[in-house]
Amino acid sequence: MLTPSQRQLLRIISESGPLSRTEMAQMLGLSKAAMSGLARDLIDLGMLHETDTVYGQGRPSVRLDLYPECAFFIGVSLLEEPAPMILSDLNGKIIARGSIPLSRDPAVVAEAIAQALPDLLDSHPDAREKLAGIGIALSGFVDETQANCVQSTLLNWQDVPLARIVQERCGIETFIENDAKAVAVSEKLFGSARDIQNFSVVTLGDGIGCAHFIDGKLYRGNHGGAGEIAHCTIEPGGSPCRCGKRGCLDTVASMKAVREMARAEGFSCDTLVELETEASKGNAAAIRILHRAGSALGLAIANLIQMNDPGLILITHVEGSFDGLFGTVLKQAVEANVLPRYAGQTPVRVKRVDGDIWARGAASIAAHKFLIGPHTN
Amino acid sequence: MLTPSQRQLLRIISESGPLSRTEMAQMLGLSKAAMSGLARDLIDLGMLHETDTVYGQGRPSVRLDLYPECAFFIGVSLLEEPAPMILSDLNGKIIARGSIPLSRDPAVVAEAIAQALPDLLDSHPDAREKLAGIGIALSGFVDETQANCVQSTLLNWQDVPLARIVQERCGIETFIENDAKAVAVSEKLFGSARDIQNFSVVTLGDGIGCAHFIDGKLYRGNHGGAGEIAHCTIEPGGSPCRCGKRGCLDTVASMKAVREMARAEGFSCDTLVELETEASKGNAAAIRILHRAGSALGLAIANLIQMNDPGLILITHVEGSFDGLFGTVLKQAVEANVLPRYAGQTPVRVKRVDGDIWARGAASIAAHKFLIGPHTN
DNA sequence: TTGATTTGTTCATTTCCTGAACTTAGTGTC
DNA sequence: GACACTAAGTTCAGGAAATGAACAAATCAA
Repeated sequence: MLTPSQRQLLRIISESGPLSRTEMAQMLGLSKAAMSGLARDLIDLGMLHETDTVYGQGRPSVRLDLYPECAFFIGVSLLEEPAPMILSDLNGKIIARGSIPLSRDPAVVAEAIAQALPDLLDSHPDAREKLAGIGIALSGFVDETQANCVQSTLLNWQDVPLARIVQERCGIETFIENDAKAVAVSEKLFGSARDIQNFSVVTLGDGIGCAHFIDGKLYRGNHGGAGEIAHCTIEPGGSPCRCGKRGCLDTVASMKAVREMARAEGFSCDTLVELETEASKGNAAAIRILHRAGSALGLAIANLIQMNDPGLILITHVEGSFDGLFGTVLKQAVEANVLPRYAGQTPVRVKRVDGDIWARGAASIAAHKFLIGPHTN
Repeated sequence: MLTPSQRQLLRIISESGPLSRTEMAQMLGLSKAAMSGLARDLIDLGMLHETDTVYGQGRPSVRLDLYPECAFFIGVSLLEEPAPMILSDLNGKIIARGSIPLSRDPAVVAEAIAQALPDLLDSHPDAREKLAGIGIALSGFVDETQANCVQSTLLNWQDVPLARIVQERCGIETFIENDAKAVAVSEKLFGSARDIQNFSVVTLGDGIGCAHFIDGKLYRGNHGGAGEIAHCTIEPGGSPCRCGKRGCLDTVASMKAVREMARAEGFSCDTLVELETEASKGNAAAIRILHRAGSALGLAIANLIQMNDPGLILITHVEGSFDGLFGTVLKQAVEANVLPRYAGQTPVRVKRVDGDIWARGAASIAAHKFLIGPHTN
């Protein structure tokens, strides 16, 4: 078992990349003496290794990096059928892929994970021995212990202690998390927000998800509901939403909503790209739909910037490009609706992601727990 | 100087009220042995004292409470002319009041504070000896060290190192903070949000301020701008705001905006109460104004709930009552615009405050620093 | 009165970190 | 190339803050 200091050390390397002992000592507020011992222990444990040497004045410094294969994690995404299941290392590199049939019975899910586990673990000689945890991403609300699903419409769950069930079946420490929050953690650990303490992720797909990192920690909210941007009212008195109210961001800017609006206008297109093509040809209806969606999402993001002043907004999407009307309007709407003094101060980054995003996010939940230790969050 | 553990102990008592040593040991994750020593030291230092005895099975537990007069704090509000300046104890009780002339010259402010200091300190025999810090609240943006005012329109400041200037003149540790954030800290330390880890404060007055506590800590945002709810776009394409954009919450729901709208409609009334009276008589224009303001603020708060899922929204106001149309519409708008599943889950509390609010908030900044220690936030 | 129960203290021990001195491995200069 | 200079990293004695176990203290329950 690792000590808190050892975990801290692993975490800052994970955040900042290779560092010399002296740099780490300064960052953690420890003496060089303490760092010397910590580093030695972690090198002996096979978790750190010396990389390059940096020459300056005085004795050169030797930078230490994580040994990415010092721990392995399983990630399962319960968002699709079949449910993707991956094996990843501490860098978020996907070592192996698999899948399990989706089920609404938690025991069946646990059994399926247990069944699929050996195959995945066989793909790396150390994986079995160094498996450190299982993470599961799902659509819905998760409690603060990250063990129980409080509510999931998609899975029709209410207070399901999924983590415990899987853990008992597989014998591996297991945590669950909301889909968007898992993606945020994966961006913090593996992605482009590694060294950013305050940022928000917006996942744009059939639905719209959002999650916040605050002071370097995932902020889950008082009921685990932080980031439910999809049901912010963005068009007061607008179209009815499946949630029961009207004018939710979800009803205008989700890819599902865009598709439905497109169909209602007689388009047969299934993707954003097709609609963008129509818009670029000058089709007024296509332009209207994209404009409406882009400005709605832009306004929501601007409000998020005003309220939380994050250091980065990261929009992930699976659909085609963001170079068209939708992306342009979105960015314009963000700029137009933040305090002019702040306009352009908050980077809004768009990242195209592949189908692994949710499973990788799930694995990152386990990796995060590995780096920060138990009984923390 | 206090150790981190001692500060932690003071903080949990400040949050939860009197606690027994065993309870505190559990809350802090320490052994009874460690707690025994900590408590003894703090009692010897005159910061803690034993209060009542709680009888149950086994040996009764003796609860420990803060000795509120173990530390004193100065709070200055640079929001009014003259600027109120108070002396408070660790419970937020105001021991003495004074004021200084407001100036845009930081050196003049520092000099005025230094001049007014002796009089305030004379009002309590221990105050001089136990003065632990000066807090200053101002309208504007403050950097993360809480020493520099990055920008203040009201004071016409840009990058003014006010805390250092005052500290050098007075010889007392000094911190500055944005007005709404100071109020949030004061509600966390002294007020009704003591034991709540995640909450947001909305200060309703001539302007609208807002600040968030997240995971028991004030969240300042990446540029110190978290909580700038006043310039969320709430009426797209609405009235122009002095910030340069349109439809900001500030242009519809601030008391200043309400007054201006009332004047534009030919009302001569100066306060919310008068407009409420008109509305209760059935005056359509008054009703329209109040409805518009209440629903705008309600929508903004609902969006805040959706985005951050706080455990409490605390609205502070100086104006008359919230029982009229404005308050009713506000609460309805909140309920109508949060996810129906969550409606009513987030308590929205309204608190009438007096003119001491800003100065007390300022003092709480110093008290907060005292409780959490230097080089932390 | 006796036992059960829980609070709080004492003390030897452990853990983790620090400060100071030292070793190591380079650069820059004459 | 010898020399000082600089900075990284190690070693080691010592110290602060915690722990665990045993114990003392104060009450309730039978």
